[in-house]
Amino acid sequence: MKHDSFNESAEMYLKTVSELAVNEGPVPISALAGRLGVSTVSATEMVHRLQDHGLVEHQPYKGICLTECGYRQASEVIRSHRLWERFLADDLGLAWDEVHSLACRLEHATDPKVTEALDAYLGYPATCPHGNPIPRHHSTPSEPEDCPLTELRPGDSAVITRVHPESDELLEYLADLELVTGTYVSLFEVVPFNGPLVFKERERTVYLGLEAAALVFCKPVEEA
Amino acid sequence: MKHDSFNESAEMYLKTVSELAVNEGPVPISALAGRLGVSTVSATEMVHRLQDHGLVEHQPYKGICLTECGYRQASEVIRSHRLWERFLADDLGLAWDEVHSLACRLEHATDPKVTEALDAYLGYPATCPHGNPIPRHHSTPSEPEDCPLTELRPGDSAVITRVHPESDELLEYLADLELVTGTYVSLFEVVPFNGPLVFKERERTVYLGLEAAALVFCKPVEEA
DNA sequence: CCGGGTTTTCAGGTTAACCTTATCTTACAA
DNA sequence: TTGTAAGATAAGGTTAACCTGAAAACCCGG
Ligand SMILES: [Mn+2]
Ligand SMILES: [Mn+2]
Ligand SMILES: [Mn+2]
Ligand SMILES: [Mn+2]
Repeated sequence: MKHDSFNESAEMYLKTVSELAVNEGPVPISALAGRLGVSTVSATEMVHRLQDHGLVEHQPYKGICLTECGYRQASEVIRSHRLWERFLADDLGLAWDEVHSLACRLEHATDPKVTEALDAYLGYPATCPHGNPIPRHHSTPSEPEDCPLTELRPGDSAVITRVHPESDELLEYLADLELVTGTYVSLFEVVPFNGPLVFKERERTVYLGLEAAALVFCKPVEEA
Repeated sequence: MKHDSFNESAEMYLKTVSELAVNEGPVPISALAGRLGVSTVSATEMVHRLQDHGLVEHQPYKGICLTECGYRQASEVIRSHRLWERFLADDLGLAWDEVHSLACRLEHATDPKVTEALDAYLGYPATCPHGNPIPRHHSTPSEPEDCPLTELRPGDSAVITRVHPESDELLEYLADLELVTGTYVSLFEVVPFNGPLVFKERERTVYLGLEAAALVFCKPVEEA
């Protein structure tokens, strides 16, 4: 049973499966391939390799699930990723929408010893700068109680809590719109026929497409 | 002219050439291969690839030198390596003899932006925890004015300043003997026929083989 | 119950890094 | 000067990740 710390590629597959699996149920290989930017054939090959190593289970025409062991490895990578994001943003002062891709390289080069020490150094933060929880051993990952922006009704107000799943383009786009975690927004209207959500916020009007809004989570705020 | 930040393997070759080149003159491929733990044939292949990219120049039967461009890339990797070492040791509290190999993975996953920010965060330290200078743009790397332990004479006293080149086994060994940077030593005798150096230090007698001693540098201290 | 679209598999190909074994070349020391 | 060890090249092989193009298997809505 060699469970060697795996290489970058395999780690990205595991991490991605874990991220896509939050919407419950097995992840189709095509979704994996899409997110990783490889062909479905390549993804299939890799998934089979991972299956041979007991990290993943593939039910043809259904999708893939992480095994216990695969889940542990994915969590370790995600943990390291989010801790690095915190460090890069909070301590090194790098930009909110840059730290994701910077951490995505570091996460594969990080020994567990470093992860542990970093966690302590940062004071055991609860979330990454984009609001996603930092996995810890012994702690069951409690489901966050926020909802996507798309569930708001016109007139509702909310604070942005989380972006998931994270991607460079999305984070960059949100940063441009100044819709980062902690931002207070109130929904003005939803343009019909799958149009964007329109937010009004002190003098400012922001249009956010449905696709993006579905990935941004918030916690409603009582009206004053 | 694609000068893409290179992959781990190429970076290690460049870094190693740079390290072995301090003893002036072109580095034989066999030395490279030895340090990197690959066959000379593999090293030759890689050196040719690097030459095609204009990073290295190979004069058959003489050795290889870095080009201007190769030197710059090597320095960038070394810079990142030594800054990470400082962070891991000083801030995260990891052990003196562990940080080298931990940093050897991080160094290839570090964007220049991160390196710069890290340098500032650490307050622009001059050296890594093992005494080697941290390269900076604009600063010509001044030759350190220390000498190897092997140049001491019995009766001499000195402070350990530097270990070069660094390797896991050597650092671990030195840590065991408590011969780390900053340690005060005085040479008692040199055992003939290439025998070890014998140091006496408050109640403690330490034997250090010639091969190791040649890689440990010190600054002599005036006798009181 | 069947056909079209999704999903998977098959076949064949590429590239970077490695490897071994074997055959040159060259430098230099006796 | 010449023999030999060190260094370089040649030849052939492996593995992980990728790719394309095409065939086969499946699932589900009409
Ligand atoms: Mn990554
Ligand atoms: Mn994040
Ligand atoms: Mn390295
Ligand atoms: Mn060091």
